[in-house]
Amino acid sequence: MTSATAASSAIDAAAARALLKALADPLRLQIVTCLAGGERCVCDLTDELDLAQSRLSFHLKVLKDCGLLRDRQSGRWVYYRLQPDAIEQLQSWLGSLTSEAEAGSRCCDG
Amino acid sequence: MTSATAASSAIDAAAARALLKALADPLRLQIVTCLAGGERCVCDLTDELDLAQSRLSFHLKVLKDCGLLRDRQSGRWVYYRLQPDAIEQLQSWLGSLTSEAEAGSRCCDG
DNA sequence: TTGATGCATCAACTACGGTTGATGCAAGTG
DNA sequence: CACTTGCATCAACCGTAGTTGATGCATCAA
Repeated sequence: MTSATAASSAIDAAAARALLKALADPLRLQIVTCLAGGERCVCDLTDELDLAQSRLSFHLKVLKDCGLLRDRQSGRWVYYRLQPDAIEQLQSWLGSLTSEAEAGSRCCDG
Repeated sequence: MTSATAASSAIDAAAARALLKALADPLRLQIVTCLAGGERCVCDLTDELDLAQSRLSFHLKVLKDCGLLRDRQSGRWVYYRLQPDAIEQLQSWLGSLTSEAEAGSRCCDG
């Protein structure tokens, strides 16, 4: 049993890797940090982060695809919002890594 | 104040990204999972994971450089061991991401 | 000392992720 | 309707991370 902070649902290794990979990119981390301050539309983000629009759009898609971001359309604008659940799930998944260590489990799952 | 599980020392964004990147690789994650079962020498790992020695050595270096692994030499063998602290630090760093979100901080730090 | 073993490191190659500028499309405005 | 704006997507390019096989360097055995 995991004693870590309860995330709404458990994720598998593949989902965890997608989250890790998404957050490992400097620019994407900047985007996430920015959106931690609240919802923003793409044009605001291009402005605040001083990015080419296609470049930002590419990274937003990566973040959205792994569940870190949600989007919502309103008129001509698309608003992106951080999904804290995803981060919490990653946290508890990381916890399961070390808890296995303490349990002295077998190697490499097989 | 972070209410998360106390890690021995806080890490910065660069260190966190290094950890994220290191864990995002499938093979490295396999290695970490394997070492969660306890300390192993390189030749055991090449055997159990069925890897070319240079390939394994490359990834072990990445994992060691970001603090996820520690090594120790004994005779001809080098033993690698998981450093759970690193994962705990990453966990609490992730926690700081979402806690900022709840505090409604400003965007993009600047 | 000679030879074998365990591991790190190197150079060359490959593959994939990220960037850039162009294009497409939907939603508004006049 | 024609035109503009906001965003996604595409193809071509580029850089870096990862792979591979070879080489080097310790440590131990004979």
